[in-house]
Order: sequence, then C-alpha cells, then structure tokens
Amino acid sequence: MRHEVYSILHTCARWQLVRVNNVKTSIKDIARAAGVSHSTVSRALSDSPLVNEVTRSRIHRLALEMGYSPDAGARSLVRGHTCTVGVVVTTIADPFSAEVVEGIEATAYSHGYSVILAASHDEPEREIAAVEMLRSKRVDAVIVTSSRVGALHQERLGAAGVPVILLNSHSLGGAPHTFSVRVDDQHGARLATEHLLMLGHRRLAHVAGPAGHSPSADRLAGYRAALAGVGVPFDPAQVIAGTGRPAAGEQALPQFLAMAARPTAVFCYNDMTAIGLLRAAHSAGLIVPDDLAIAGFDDIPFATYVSPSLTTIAQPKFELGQQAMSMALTLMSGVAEGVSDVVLQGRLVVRESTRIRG
Amino acid sequence: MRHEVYSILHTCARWQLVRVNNVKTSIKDIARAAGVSHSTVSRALSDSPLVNEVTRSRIHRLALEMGYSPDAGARSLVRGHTCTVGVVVTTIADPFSAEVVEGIEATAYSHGYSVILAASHDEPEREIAAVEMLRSKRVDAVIVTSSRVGALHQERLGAAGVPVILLNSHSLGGAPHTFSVRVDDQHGARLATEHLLMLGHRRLAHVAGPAGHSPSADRLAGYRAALAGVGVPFDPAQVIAGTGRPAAGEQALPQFLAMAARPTAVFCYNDMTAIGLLRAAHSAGLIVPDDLAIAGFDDIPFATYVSPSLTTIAQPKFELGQQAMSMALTLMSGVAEGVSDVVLQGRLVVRESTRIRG
DNA sequence: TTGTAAGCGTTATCAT
DNA sequence: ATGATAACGCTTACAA
Repeated sequence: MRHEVYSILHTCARWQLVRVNNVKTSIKDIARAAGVSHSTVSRALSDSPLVNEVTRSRIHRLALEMGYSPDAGARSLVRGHTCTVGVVVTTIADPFSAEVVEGIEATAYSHGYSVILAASHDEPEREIAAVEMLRSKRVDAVIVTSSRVGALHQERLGAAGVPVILLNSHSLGGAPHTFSVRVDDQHGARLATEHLLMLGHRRLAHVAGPAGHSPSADRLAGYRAALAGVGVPFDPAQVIAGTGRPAAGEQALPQFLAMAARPTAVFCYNDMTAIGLLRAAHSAGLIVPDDLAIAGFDDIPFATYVSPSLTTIAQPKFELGQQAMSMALTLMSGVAEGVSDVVLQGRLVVRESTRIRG
Repeated sequence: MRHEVYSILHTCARWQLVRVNNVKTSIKDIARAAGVSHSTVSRALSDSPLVNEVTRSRIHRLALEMGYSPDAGARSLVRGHTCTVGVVVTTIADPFSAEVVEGIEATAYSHGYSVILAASHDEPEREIAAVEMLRSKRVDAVIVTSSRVGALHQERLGAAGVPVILLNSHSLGGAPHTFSVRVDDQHGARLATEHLLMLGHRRLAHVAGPAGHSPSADRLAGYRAALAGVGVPFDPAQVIAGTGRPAAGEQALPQFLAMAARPTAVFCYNDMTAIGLLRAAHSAGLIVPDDLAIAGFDDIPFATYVSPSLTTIAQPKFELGQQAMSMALTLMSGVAEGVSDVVLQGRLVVRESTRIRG
C-alpha cells in the first residue's frame, strides 16, 4: 500500500509557543496564582461548602485559564478507587463483543465510570497479562468476556478486593463461577432447532462450533434436546465439526450433499457459519430455504442484510453488557456477597432463510 | 427478555476468607516481611543491579506470594508518564473503527503501551469529555478518530505536552491538522468511479454520505473528477443524499428507477449504503451487476459475504491504526516537531457486483 | 473560612 | 549493597 508523508520539520513559531507552555498545572500552581493554600484550591474545585463563594469562583476561573486537569492517578491514590472498570475481550474487531461493550459502556457512563478495554486474543497468557495490567491500573472491577481462565482471576483479584464478573465464560468444569452473566446457549439452540422441526423438517444437521468451547457443547446439547423432544433419533454423523467462521459453513456443504439421507435443514453454531453455508449453497445453485433451510445463532448486524436474510437466535448482547456492569456496580458498593449468576435467554428471530417444508 | 437470577447470599466460608485477605499489598508490606527497607524492595522488583542476588530473589518470591501488584498511578506520579495512550472512537460497535483500533492496539502492545478506549457517540460534547477524561488519566498521547473538534484538542493537550493524532478527521476548514493520519477519500472514490467507467458504463449515479462530513464531500469530489476525466458531464440530479446507513441505499433505488436516464451503475458512499441498495435491487427483481452495477467504499468484512459480493475500495484500516500509533510513538519520544500528515491510499477490490457492460 | 500537615505507593537521590 | 529521605499531585483530618 502506497503512502505519502508530508513532513514540515522547520521550526514553527506556534509550536515553540507550545513547547514553552509545556507545563502541567497542579493545584499548587493555582494556589500560588490565587494567593491561597493548595488545600483551599482542592476544596474549591470539588465545590466544598467550606469555601468562600468569591474565592471559589475565582479559583474555578483560574483553573480554566491555566488549563488545569486533575491527576486521576494522584487522586485515586488517596481516595482508594478510580471510578474505572476494566473490560477484557478476545478481540475488539468482533461485532458480538463490540455490542456487549457498548452495553457496558452505556451503563458505566451513566454512573460516572469510565472503561479500559484490553484484548486477550483468545490466549490465556495474554488474558492474564491483560487482567494484571488492569489490576495495576487499580480498576474498581473487571469484566472478562469469553474467559478461558476466569476462576483464576476471581481468585487473584477477589483476594485484592476487586470484583471480577465473567461474561459468557467457559465453565467447562461445571462449577459455577462466583459472579457471572451469560446467555442460555442450550435453550437458544433448542429454540432454533424446534423452529426447524415445527416447519416440518425431519432430516436435520448441525455445523458445530470450535471444539472445547463450552458454547459449542451447549448449543449441540440444545440441538439434541430438541430432537429428543419430538422423538427424532440423533445421528452423530449429521454433526459436522466447525470453527465458528464462514469457511466452516462453506466446507460443510459438500459433506451434506454427499450424505445418503441429505438434510433439508441445518442449524449452525453461529451466524458466521450460517453465512458461509448460505454462500456455498448459493454457489451450488441451491435455493435457500426451499432446497435447504438454514438457521444461525447470535443475530449479528449483518444477519438482516444477507440474501436470504437469516433466521437466527438473537442474543441480548447490549443487555448482557448492561447486566454485567450493573452487577459490577452492585459489587463495588459492597452490598453483595456469595454467588450470583445471571442468565439471559435468547429470542428466535424468523427471517427468510427458513420456511415451511412444502 | 426473560432472565433468571440465582443468588445465593448465605455467608460463604470461602468468601469470608477473601474478605480477610482484602488487602492491597504495597512494597512497604513486602519490605516489612523481608526485613529490608522499601527502597530495596523497589530496586529488587525492577531488577536493579545494585541489589544482592539472594535478597532479590527472596523479594521476588515474597511479592508473588503476597499477591503484589504495582500501583500504576503512584508510579506514573513520579515517573511522569503512564505508558498508555488514549483512543477516542465514535462508537465501539462500528466494524470500521474496530479494525483501526486493532491496528493501534497491536502496535501499542508490541511497544509496551496499553490503550484506553473512549466513545464520543459522534457528539462534540462527549468527544471533549472523553479527551478530558483521558487527559486526567495522564495518557501519554491521544488518538482521535473522525473528530469533529480535532483542532481544539490539539490546542488544549498540545499545550500540556500531550501529542494528539487525528485519524480520518474532518478537516472542513481546509487547514491541515498538526498531526494526522488519513485515507485519501477523493483518490479512492475516483478509483471506484473510473472502474465503473472502464467497464463501459456512462449513465452513473452516486448515493452520497452524511452532509457536512468531509469524507462525503471528498468522495463526491473524486466521483466528479473521474467523470470529468473521461468527459462525461456531471448531473447533480444523479447524486442522491444519504446517511451512510443501509436505509439510504434502499431509499435511493426508487429514485434511480424514476429517472429519465436511468443509471446503469452506482457508486455508493460506503459499503453499508451499497448493501442497502443491493438488497433493494434484489427485492425489486433487478439483477446485480447486469441490470445495475454497484460499487461501495470501505471493504467492511461483510462485503465478501453478501450476494453478489461487493466491489469496493479497501481502506487500509489496520495500517491506519498502525501508522497513527507509530506517529504517537515518535511524538512521545520527543523527536518530531512541526506538522506531519500521513495519507494512505485505498485499493480497488473488484468482486461480483460490477461487470463489463454487455 | 482558611492554612498546616500527614499520607496514599512509587521512584530517585543521597548517604552510608 | 542497603537505608533514609524527598518528591510526585492530591485529599483530608486537624488547627487556627
């Protein structure tokens, strides 16, 4: 990729001015300018009632003129908290966690908290490093999404008095996490599969998610539960391994076509997988939903914009974030103890990729 | 949306232990436990050569056992920097800025910097508040994407010695920003339009972006320049106002169909708009690209997954972030002065939504 | 109503 | 090789 750099490095008068001004003003500077003590300035700026109205406004004006900005680090040193929460996501460029973070941010903002975001890149090592960084920055709470090692954080930070909330984390061990918010994967998968069954489909198939992930296991379990519910036998051969990415859906199609009992409907681990399958079906000349009905999971923004638009399970992403942040707020206020586990239900959204079996 | 809360509030032995342990250990605590002074601990933990090897390792072990975590705030107070940069985006759930932030984060991480993310929600007021918050947190540099009031930040933070890098910001005034990284919108738009012309199209149209945004103006300018380049007259009636969202593309179609000289190819402000138009065309029974060729701008991840896949201008999003962070790094090292403006070029990606006019 | 002083957890400069 | 001590910017008793 070509790029051009225009760099004017000659000494610029304005920049020199800037260099001269390169001073961080502290309350002491303001105190000196106002002819008062620095504690009076501190009180004035925090609008304490124990300060004369006239000096108060004079100090406020002075602070503005001198470009004062309070040092959050110094403040938190004495106050003992930072009004900041840390959030760990696997990757920022994931539309799913993006919406979750929006929910967290909205709730945090409305309560005067700010958010530090860190990426784990789905590596336990970097996840730990991220949490450790957040701890060093003395965040008041930590929310970790899709954690691989959530229990560890809860152990370490919990001991330091920092609540850790796990969001959609993998609880493969079976032991419930101390604080967590998650969506009911099994229930959602069951909803989607039951929808396909209700449309008259009997030869179903499933493209699974990444092996070893608990959502993969839960969604598969929901799929099986729905089949069992109507007495359709479960055939392991009709579950294709996947990754959660579009390629997995694309690669699944030939396998479906080669099956003796070719499926008429497929429930995919997530929308990305479903979109890949959709694309492959389109290339192969199959008509969706007539030749093949497809259902996804997540309801990512683009589920509406593919053709045909995608039937899916809408995860309450924004609300997931809200709930996690609310739990953090509660925990920080020191009220709650014990264990609390909020589980939200997904919602079936029927679009064009599924239809009654004609 | 239904949700169930399981809350076990009974006094839990393990949690009580946690409460007892609720102590933030400082170097002084370690010093006491090790029977040395706190300055020795500080030296030992920063692996200073002026400390005995045996005490060094003893202190390290102690720190680990006691769950020590250095206080970044206190450290930055004396060091004068935080090894943290602030990034302001309009919204986190935007796939475009998400990839830019990935580029920033990757470069920051590899240089030992961490990132604080803040959202402006495209409101100047909140943008200013976000930057002010970052300043309070004493970030070493600030990167603002799509800024509305970039010059203001450069004035205020520049005076405090904090470099501000503007990324794809609106420079409507015409005056170049002091430090900025951006993509050449006009050049990209010209590329896309020339592609349509080269395919043999002569009756073109454009769905514009949000009014008052400089990218909208620049992309329109590129569109016009391409037309002028081959002597095709520009007709203002063939520019439809838009918003940058899919609805704008959908609403544009009927207007195109109503035109006397119905366009055979449309260049859209961005991919979201193009996808809306694609969808409307599909619903109206038009074949893309035969009845209508469509080109977008941005190359969002889903441009590949719509049918037909979208011809577009790929913005070097990740690189945009990398360059911005690199500039920040340079600026923080105190090397550069003056003005520097990096401009990156987009790249034409031809997919299925455009084809030679038969 | 205001000033003085102590202290938050670090690092850095002295001595020793 | 280690220990006192000051300093960073701020809040908050305690005094006046």
